[in-house]
Amino acid sequence: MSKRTDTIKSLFASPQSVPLSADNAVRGLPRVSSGSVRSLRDSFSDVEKENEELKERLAAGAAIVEVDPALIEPSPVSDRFRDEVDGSFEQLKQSIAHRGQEVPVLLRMHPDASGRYQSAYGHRRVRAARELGLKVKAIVRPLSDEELVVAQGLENAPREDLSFIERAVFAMNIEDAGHARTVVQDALSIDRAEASKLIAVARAVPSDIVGAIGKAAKIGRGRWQALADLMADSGALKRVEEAIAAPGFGERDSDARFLVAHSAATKPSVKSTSEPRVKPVVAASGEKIARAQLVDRDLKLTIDKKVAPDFGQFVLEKLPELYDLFRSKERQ
Amino acid sequence: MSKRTDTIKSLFASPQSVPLSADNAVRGLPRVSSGSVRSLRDSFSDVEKENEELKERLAAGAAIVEVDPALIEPSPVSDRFRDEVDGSFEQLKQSIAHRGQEVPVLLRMHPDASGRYQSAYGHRRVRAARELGLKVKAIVRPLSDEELVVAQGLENAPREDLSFIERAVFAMNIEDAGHARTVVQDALSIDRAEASKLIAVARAVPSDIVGAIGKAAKIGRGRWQALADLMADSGALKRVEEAIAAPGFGERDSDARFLVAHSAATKPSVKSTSEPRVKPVVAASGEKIARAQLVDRDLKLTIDKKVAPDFGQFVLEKLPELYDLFRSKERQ
DNA sequence: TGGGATTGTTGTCAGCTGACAACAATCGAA
DNA sequence: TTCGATTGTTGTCAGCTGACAACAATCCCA
Repeated sequence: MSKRTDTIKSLFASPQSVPLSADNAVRGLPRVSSGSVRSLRDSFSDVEKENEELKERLAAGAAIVEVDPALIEPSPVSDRFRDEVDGSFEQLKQSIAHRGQEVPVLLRMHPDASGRYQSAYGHRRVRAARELGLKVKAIVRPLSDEELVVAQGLENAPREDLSFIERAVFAMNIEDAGHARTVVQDALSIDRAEASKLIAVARAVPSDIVGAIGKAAKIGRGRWQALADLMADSGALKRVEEAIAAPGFGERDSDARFLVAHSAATKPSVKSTSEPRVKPVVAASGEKIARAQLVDRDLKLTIDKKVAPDFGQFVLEKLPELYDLFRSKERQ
Repeated sequence: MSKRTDTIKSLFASPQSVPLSADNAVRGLPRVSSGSVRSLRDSFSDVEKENEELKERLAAGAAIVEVDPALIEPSPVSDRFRDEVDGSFEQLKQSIAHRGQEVPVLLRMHPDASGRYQSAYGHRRVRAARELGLKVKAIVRPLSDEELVVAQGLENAPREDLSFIERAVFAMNIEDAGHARTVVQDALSIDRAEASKLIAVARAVPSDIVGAIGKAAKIGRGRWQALADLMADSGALKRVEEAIAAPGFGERDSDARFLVAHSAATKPSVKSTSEPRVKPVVAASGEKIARAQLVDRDLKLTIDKKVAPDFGQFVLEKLPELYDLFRSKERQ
């Protein structure tokens, strides 16, 4: 079970539930006290005892309420770049219009405005309901600022299949809202190394560039870090700003927009990428002995199956001599 | 937007919704006719027209019904190895007991048994509701056999975060239930190459071994294929059956159980794995020139930054001579 | 019967992310 | 002021899966 799944279950499980392992415990949320583990049998019989009384409560339908969407404000931490009215939002509205709202949203009472609510997650459904003139089905829970952000992250990140850059912006927004780095880690189910990398990218790439590129679902940490590093060069930054302002930029899909931006950021390279990446290595006799890839400083050899397997070891042992020969040729 | 997300939205959107691109269309499900695309404006105004009449229907709460769980049978295609009563199922029951059922299940009328239902997804919640003596909240849709299986796959695979082997068994079960290979592809949002690999593994590894190992969340295609290949050897198969029957096997976590099974399948290797994977390469002068990894037939060199970058090219060019030297030493 | 199209199988690779290690920076207590 | 603990940063790697190519097998039609 992944960390994310553990913490989602923990968030929704009652305090009497079987606790997760200690390193999965989510701080600040209702949970069994640290280190104390109740036996499965005990909690099972607890459940049996509570069943009868809860049946009546459920018969009263107490869990889900209907709320006027005009009373609901979004989470104080945004987890999308901007509110988009796009095809998927229109589809959501139509689905709700035809089928009703099948999944309730999570709300808390607004901390400052009496009689109003804030949403932890599901705010697109809130907006859709408001535009359709419908009440929204909601679960209302007492949540602290941290609990709200963690719930938002735990629910939205898997459901929305957030990309690297969306998670990065969300992480930065959580920190800019005043939360500790550990809240970022909990909300996104990540370790401190990954939190550091996400926030660094979000801070290094200007938000107008991020917004213009968009979700970029297939672009991961490495390539965003490369783009972020390039932002330190003012010439590169200028070229990217020009590229995103060019006509036609917005018409490409998001991954392609990233590639355009990245390409604009890098100076044209003399290196030919049409050169075959994997080349055969042939002996003087014409026998194929290996396949080789040479990229920057990395040389990778795959010795042919017909060749004695310790040829690789042999090459390895010969490297010092080869290096001396190489150096002597350099000196000539 | 991933294929999976597109097809989930398509499944739930009304036929009037904005259609997905043609290559995302899900066969056999309600959808806009092939190739005909309605303008966004047209469908938007259609929605406005329907809003008033739908408001009243929603006020009557028509979308979600409550059903006696005793009337509901599981999907004809199983997507879990076995019905497990484990900690997570107890947590689910407690969550429903305390909070109510927040996400409805999807049902169809049973094709053969009048007055009864089959579940496309959510059957764990059905079982939990039955054990708690509660009715279950459900959406009831007319679904063909294929539509049911596709809906089940599209909903359960992301929600349950199914591992490679769980997806493999589900794929095999779909095919064994008589469905075409393309239904497998649609249900799991995969291409025919991946479908072939999943089903091959599920057929090659005996189901008792798969069941004993379990979900194995971190074990992917490559390692399952390696284990599957080993199952052709009757000695290996026997050792694995012994390993899974041994005391203590069931107490490890699922990934560890896989490793034990895989280890039992392979003959003990003289190769030492404690040998450092990455070794420095040092010149006769003592200068560090590269880092090297030698695994089976693959040799990878990372030339040190202080060394002239074309040393890699130099080594590449010297390989034919090295091979001749190597062969001449073999002959002595 | 032959050939083209379709489907199934196998191999390979790129880029992804989880995970961890090592080092740097910061903080707080003694 | 120093030192240990904690937190942040950076690098690296293993194994994953999506994607595609190439070839094999099957099917169907002329």
